[in-house]
Amino acid sequence: MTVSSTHVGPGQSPEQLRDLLAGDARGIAPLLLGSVLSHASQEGTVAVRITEVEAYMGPGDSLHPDPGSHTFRGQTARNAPMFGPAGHLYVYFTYGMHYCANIVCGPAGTASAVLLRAGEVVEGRHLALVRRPTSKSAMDLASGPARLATALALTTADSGRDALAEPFELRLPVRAPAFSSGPRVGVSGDGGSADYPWRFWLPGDCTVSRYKAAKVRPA
DNA sequence: CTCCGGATCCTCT
DNA sequence: GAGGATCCGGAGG
Repeated sequence: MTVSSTHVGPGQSPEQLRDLLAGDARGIAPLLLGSVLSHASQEGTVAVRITEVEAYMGPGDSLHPDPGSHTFRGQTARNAPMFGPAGHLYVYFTYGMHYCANIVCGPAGTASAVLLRAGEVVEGRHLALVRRPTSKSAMDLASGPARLATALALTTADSGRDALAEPFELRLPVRAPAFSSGPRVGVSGDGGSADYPWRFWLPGDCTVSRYKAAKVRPA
């Protein structure tokens, strides 16, 4: 299903942006599509235009419990940033080798976030390629959550840092683009079902990560 | 093209 | 002690 979102507006000050991000993560997630997250380091700057995201909700929402969320069973040392203010990063380590990055959403205490699943490197392509030497084309430099985190050099050391302040920058598009939505990827149990269509992407964008549809067994 | 397994270790039970 | 919000390369169609 393709939906046209409401106007986001160019309210680009960190305060305005943080207020916007303090809303419902399921509503914020599509608004982040087309936004640009940049990270300046000594190596240089890499900026990624976000093309695919997923919303993860906090505990305490009895109407929409989210068993797929890292905060489903409450606060831990790892997920603590998700309980903090909106606009900060939540970065976690998984599968023994990969990092994935989220933008914390919702008012402090609600522990929701938006996972950055894919994007297009729009600045610092050479540096991104140095960080991801196995990349075969400009399209797959950040076409996956772990790939995106690697291209931006985000690790758990960045978890809890403010994405709306140096050395990071987040810019929203002047006008929100149309988007599609569907079930989240890699989430087992109810959280991965069609009842949780909290994955959002820019339809037709070739940097969107390849979606492996559930294997259908013949009858 | 699709499918499948290995890598590799942090996190929470 | 089990499993994971993944990626990559190799085998086979």
